[in-house]
Order: sequence, then structure tokens, then C-alpha cells
Amino acid sequence: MEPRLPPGNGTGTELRILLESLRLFAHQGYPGTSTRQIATAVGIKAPSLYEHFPSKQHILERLVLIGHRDLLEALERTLAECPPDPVTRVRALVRTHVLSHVTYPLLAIVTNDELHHLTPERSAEALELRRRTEQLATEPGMRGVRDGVFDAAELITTTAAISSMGVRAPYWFVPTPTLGPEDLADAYAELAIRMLQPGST
Amino acid sequence: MEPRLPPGNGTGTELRILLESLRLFAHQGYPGTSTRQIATAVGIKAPSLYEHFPSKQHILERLVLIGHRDLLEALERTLAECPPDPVTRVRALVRTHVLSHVTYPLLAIVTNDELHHLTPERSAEALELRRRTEQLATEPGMRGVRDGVFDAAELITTTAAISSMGVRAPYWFVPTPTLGPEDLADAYAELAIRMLQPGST
DNA sequence: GTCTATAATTCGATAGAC
DNA sequence: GTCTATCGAATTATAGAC
Repeated sequence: MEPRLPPGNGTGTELRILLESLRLFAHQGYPGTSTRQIATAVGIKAPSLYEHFPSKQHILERLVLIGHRDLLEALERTLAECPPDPVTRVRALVRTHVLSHVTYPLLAIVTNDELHHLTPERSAEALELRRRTEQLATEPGMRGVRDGVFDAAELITTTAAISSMGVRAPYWFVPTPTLGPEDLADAYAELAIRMLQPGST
Repeated sequence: MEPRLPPGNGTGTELRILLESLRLFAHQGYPGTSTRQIATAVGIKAPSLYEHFPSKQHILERLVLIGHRDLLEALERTLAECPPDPVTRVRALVRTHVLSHVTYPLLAIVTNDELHHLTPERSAEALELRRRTEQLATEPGMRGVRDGVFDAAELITTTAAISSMGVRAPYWFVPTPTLGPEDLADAYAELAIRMLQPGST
């Protein structure tokens, strides 16, 4: 799979370092990837990396920040343009969550799986972004329950389940002519609503 | 978190090596864990490990096999004791899937996340177990659609979503007095049925 | 079955030339 | 900004004593 990053995150050699690191970290993990591997993939020698990043950890830090920022900003834009009724908001939220994860699948994987390899000092900012993202993402569900639109007696488990769908998507989803990213996002949004609403059984 | 393994998977020092490796692999990943760390956690020196396992990879191989076998056998037992109607079978399947994942959370994490660090030769058996597990787990859903009990026009995405709930559970679930493993399993089984059945909307 | 000692390699990172 | 050369430490694994 060719690595991708949201626009506006570097140019030239710096960007290529980020892209190849993204690909290698996603497939081999952060500790399993050497600076020599990254350099070879970029087409330079290992010491040249340190002209663009102070250390291997700083590369991971950048990727993790890009991933967390991209998701948070996408969710913020979604909610800002969305009418207030909880069903519409949850649908839009799930759609954006899924689309963000499958549009940049390697970034989502690295952001989620490799964050804990950062020192506390360098993961603090990402963790704060994650906290705000979770707060944003859970609010429409809570409002829906308060308004009586959603019947979820155990909103926490249902919220976790809905989130899990999107988080796992990058690990298996491969777009096909009959099931593209938008189709998956629509399908998962529909499933989320079914989960939150009382069944007919 | 204290590491746990299903009964009957070793004794004495060999078992302690497996348990400490499980804990370390889950938290730091396979490449991020050194044989010295494992040995220190067990209370021996690194070379003594090789009296019990031929290499570090063989430790991971054992853990991954234990994880895949435990899930497959649990699902087989569940289906064997289950009446034929699809709703009951899917409920039971999801319950067992979730319970297996939250009963041995570190094992589930290592089994899923670190499998790819094995050479193809040593991961072949685990991959075969996984293939059979997926076949087993998807059959009741397919049968339900064929019988007209489930409305899932896109069974593949729904099956992936249901599986994602259980796979992600070990990463966040902490049992509490009001939400134990059985409660989570029941809740997720109910969500699975809601996903598979047509909503009232 | 555990130890000390060590081999052989690889790691992240730096020095200094160009 | 890239290179060659290299440092110091850490890696997996082995040899051989007890």
C-alpha cells in the first residue's frame, strides 16, 4: 500500500521521510523499524535523516500529531455544519470517523498503535487532542439519550462499539468498485443508528 | 495488569516465561521487547531462556498459537451446544467472541498485533486456525440472511463491524461491579442482533 | 537448569569532509 | 544537505563452567 498523508504536512525530503516512516511504522512497528531502513526507503543514508528530524522519536511524534489533528479537525468541521438533531449528528459523526480512518489507513494505524512508544513528554499533546476528540464524539450520543431519541441503556458500551467499527476499518478495508469508502461510511452510520435505537424484538 | 493464559499451557519456569513475555509483548510490542527484559521479569538471566525456548520467536509463536486455539475451540464449543436458529447462534457466537477477548485481553492483543512479526513458516499454523475461525464465525450470519431472518444487504461490512467490537474490547474494557465481562458480552450480542435486523426507521 | 563471558551483529546518533 | 567513518550501547544467541 502506498502511504498517504493529509495535505500541508511537509514537502521534499522531509515529506518523503514522513511517508516512508509511516509505511514502515505501520507494517513493522516503531521499535521494529530502524533509521537505516527509513533512510534506504527514502533514498538517502541514515545520518542525513538527522538534518530533517532531531531523532527517530520526533518522526513518530510528527506522524502521531498529524493523525490526531486530522481526525479532530474533521469531526469539528462535521459537527459545525450539522443540524442539531441527534440522529443526523451521529450519522455524520460516524461517517466522518470512518472516512478519516479509511482515507489515511496507515496514519490511523500508526496513530493508534505506536503512540505509546513516545515518551510522556512527547505524547502529551497528542493525548490532549485525543481527549478532546473523544469528548466531541460522545456528545451527540449523550444528547440523544437525554432527549429520549436513543434508547441505549448502556451508552458507554454502545459508544465503544461504534468507535471500534471505524478504528478497525483500516486493518481490513480495501476499496472495491462496489464498496468504496463512502459506501462503508454510509453502512457503518446506519449500523450506529440501529445500535442506538430500540429494536423491534 | 497481571497476565493470564488459558489453563494447560505450561508449568514452572516455562509458564512464567510465557506470562512475562505476554505482558511485555502486549505493552511494548515484540521488537520492542528484549530477551533480557523477559529474563529479568522472570527472575533469571537471558541465556537461561534458551533452555526453555529455542529463540525469542518461538515464544511469540507459542503465544500466538495459544490465542488462536483458545478462540477457535471456544467458538466450536459454543456452536456445538447451540440450537439452529440464526438469532440464537449469532448471540451465542458474539457472546463467546467477546468473552474470549476480555477474559484473556493481553493474549488477544498479542495474538492480533504481533502475529506478523513471525516468519511465514512460523505463522502458517496460526493463519490456518484464523481462517477456520473466520469461516465458523461468519456462517450463522450467512445462514440468517439466506433464511430471511437477517436483513443485512451488506453482510460483509456488518460482519466486520460485529467482529470489530470484540477485537477492540481488550484495549479499553476494565471490569467494574456494574459492568462485568458477562454484561459486556450480553450488551454486544444485543447490538449485533440490532445491526443484523432491519430498523424501524 | 542456571550461571558468566562473549561472539557477532545491529542499533540510534555524532563528527567532520565536501 | 548529503556523504563516509565511527562511537558507544544494545541486540539475539552461543560456549562452557557448575
